[in-house]
Amino acid sequence: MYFLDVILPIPLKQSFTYSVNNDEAAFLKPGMRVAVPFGKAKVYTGIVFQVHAQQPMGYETKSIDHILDEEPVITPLQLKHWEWMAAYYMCSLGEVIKAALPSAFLLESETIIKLTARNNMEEATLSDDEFVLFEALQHQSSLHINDARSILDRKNIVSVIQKLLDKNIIEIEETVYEQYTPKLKRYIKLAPQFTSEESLRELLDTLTRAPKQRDVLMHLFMLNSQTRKPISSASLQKKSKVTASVIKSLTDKGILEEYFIQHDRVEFSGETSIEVKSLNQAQATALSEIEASFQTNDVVLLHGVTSSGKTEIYVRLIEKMIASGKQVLYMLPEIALTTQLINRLQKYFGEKISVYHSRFSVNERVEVWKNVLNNKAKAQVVIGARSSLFLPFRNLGFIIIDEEHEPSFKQYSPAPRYNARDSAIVLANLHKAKLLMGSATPSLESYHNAKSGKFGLVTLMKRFGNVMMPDIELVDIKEKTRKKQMTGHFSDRLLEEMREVLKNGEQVILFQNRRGFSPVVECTTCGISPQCPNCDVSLTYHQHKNQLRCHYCGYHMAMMQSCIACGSETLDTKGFGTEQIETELKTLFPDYKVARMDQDTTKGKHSYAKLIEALENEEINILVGTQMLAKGLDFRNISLVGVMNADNLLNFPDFRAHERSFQLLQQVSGRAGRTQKRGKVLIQTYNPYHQILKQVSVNDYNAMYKEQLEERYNYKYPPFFRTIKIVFKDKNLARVQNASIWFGQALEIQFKENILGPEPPPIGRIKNKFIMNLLVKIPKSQSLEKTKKYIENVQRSFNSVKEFSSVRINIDVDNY
DNA sequence: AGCACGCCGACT
DNA sequence: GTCGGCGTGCTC
Repeated sequence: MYFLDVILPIPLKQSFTYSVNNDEAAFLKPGMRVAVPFGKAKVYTGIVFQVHAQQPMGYETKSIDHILDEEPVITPLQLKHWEWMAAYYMCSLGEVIKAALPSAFLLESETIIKLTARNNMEEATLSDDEFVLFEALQHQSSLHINDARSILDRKNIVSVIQKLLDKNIIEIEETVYEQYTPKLKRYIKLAPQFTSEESLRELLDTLTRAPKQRDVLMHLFMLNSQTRKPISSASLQKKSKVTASVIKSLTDKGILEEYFIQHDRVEFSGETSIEVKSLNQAQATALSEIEASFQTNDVVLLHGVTSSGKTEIYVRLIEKMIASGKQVLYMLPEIALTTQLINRLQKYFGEKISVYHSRFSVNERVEVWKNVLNNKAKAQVVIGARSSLFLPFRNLGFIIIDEEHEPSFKQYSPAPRYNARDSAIVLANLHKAKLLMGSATPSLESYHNAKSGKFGLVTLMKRFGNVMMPDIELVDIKEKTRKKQMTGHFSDRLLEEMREVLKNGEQVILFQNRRGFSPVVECTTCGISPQCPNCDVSLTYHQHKNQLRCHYCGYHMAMMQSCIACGSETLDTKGFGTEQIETELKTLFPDYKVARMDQDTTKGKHSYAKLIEALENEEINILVGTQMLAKGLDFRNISLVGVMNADNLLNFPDFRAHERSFQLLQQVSGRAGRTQKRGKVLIQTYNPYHQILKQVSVNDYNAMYKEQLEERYNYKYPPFFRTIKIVFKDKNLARVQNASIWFGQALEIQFKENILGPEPPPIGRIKNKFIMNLLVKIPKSQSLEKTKKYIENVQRSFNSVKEFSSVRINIDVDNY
């Protein structure tokens, strides 16, 4: 008798032990998937953690359902890395596994309903719903539980099913489906008895009355003589210009035979260009500095200004690495926003590149996973968003983290709340691989690490082709408003520059930060603006649907005609989002094509790429957008960038707000002037004397770094202190307050003044749950491990307080 | 996290 | 009187 510890993809910190027989015990290896019964009826997919002979005490073990893999789908190194993540980010290994594995790997059983064999029931004894289900089962041999739901058109069908079970009319079955189906492509060949010339001629003669079929055969011979590759049904059909039915009748007659070959869904079909841009002097120097730095450092930070050509340097490093047969991981923030870069890399590396991100279908992800696991050539370089960190690398030699400073590398919800940049360092370490971070505006943490010698540091301060840094001008809109020089949200300066640029046939980008600046409806009579019923936020106005919406819970309602509170019709939209800017632009510049780029306009799968293409083809003169603009857009013809309002960025209540503002403004500015001509950037602000804006305008990263670092030191924030944020949620306000105070006091006993709060976040209620935050600050001298242990202990006693049992707690380590 | 079991309000 | 709401506790 053997026992098997299984990790289930649930937020419980323990593993579960099942019994297995000798054969199974010999076959099972850590990292394989098994289907196991869990709870009353369900079957879950679990990961084999270890096989042992130690009988657990206190409960009866169940035996496993079946084994799902021939070989482990997870490597031992991955398990090690994930255990580190679970420990570091204070979550369960199961949660890491849930985030890590493509969902097609983790199947839950589904309930299938069937009629019992012998049916000697009386129909009269059935209720309406029971009868409807019974009747449906007369036509179909089995029903999925969801089918039953839609047939009865109600959510809760358990009671109906229970009754039918009691009456012995139906039985239920729990089945696990393998979701991944390989994509098979149909190929055609001539049946073997016709391969001799003689039989062939005979065959053609018999087909005189079927010209289409003759045609198909002729084309098949032609294709066969041209190439030795298999001939796909689709290509044959296309070549001979017939419908599928013609080919089908030929196969039905036994003249043709079809066969299938498995294909990957994601195939690179474009062309590769052999020529790689040669590096300029500055790039070449940076490259050799990086290589030198890797001699002594495992992690190197490349600080290279916007459009200094960091990508070409990456390409060189990747080339060397794959030449030595190692795998490379290239991580990017928000992959969907970087189609341009992916296209470029595909040009260089062609079929050696796989892309991995959340917009891929489950099947596509499984394919990339398997290719990486089997160390296939086509997955030697993986480009991906943060989740690509979980892939089963065997032989990882090099990791690149591009745009290292991007907050989207940190996952907030759901757990694991991991930082992909930091977790990648650990991953590189496990593989003994090198890691390169790149950014034009490094995060303070990384830059500090580099400056203090923990990372290597290489700087690249020249833009490619010696393009000058853009000329940045601050426009005081407070003064402009006073002098009545504003038209809507546009200052006369901005309009002036825009006219000039557009007249020259060049393009303009306008940046409007969305955060906290969406248009709100307000009654000018009573000052009341409609609130979300579930969250503590004002509803935002969406012009195109004439709707009011909540960004947090999705609540929406039709725009009202008159004020709900006082009934007057003096409703006005306040604040401004990209949509409003777009509207203003259409009146200000009726002759130019205006487009908008934000979450609304880039929802569709290809909408982002379409916008980029339109911009590239200069079908768009003015593009208005949110943060998205700051990332990876690379165009020759944009000579003016306007920032509509810099203040809402700066005033964001977060200790990283200033750093973020600098980064965003710098990145947005970088979109201007990528040709010989110097680009122009106008930043509109109420506060042109703000330090950050001054630093942006003279492009002084170091001044920003120094000043911010000092503030971080004074106020005890990273990189000098680590932080752990504990979030409490409950639908009862008093309860969540009491709970967070209780927790805070328990922590204060140990950590004294390094506990901040509890305090409600800027938005105190979301989806009808009240929220409180507690922040634990951890000095460098304090053991992180012990701190976490202490927090876990407090949490354990907290959980045993009955009053707080409904309060949900999230722990966010190194919160962003 | 699911999901079942168990106790109280709005309907046939 | 039931149906069905969601609060509480368990899962090898």
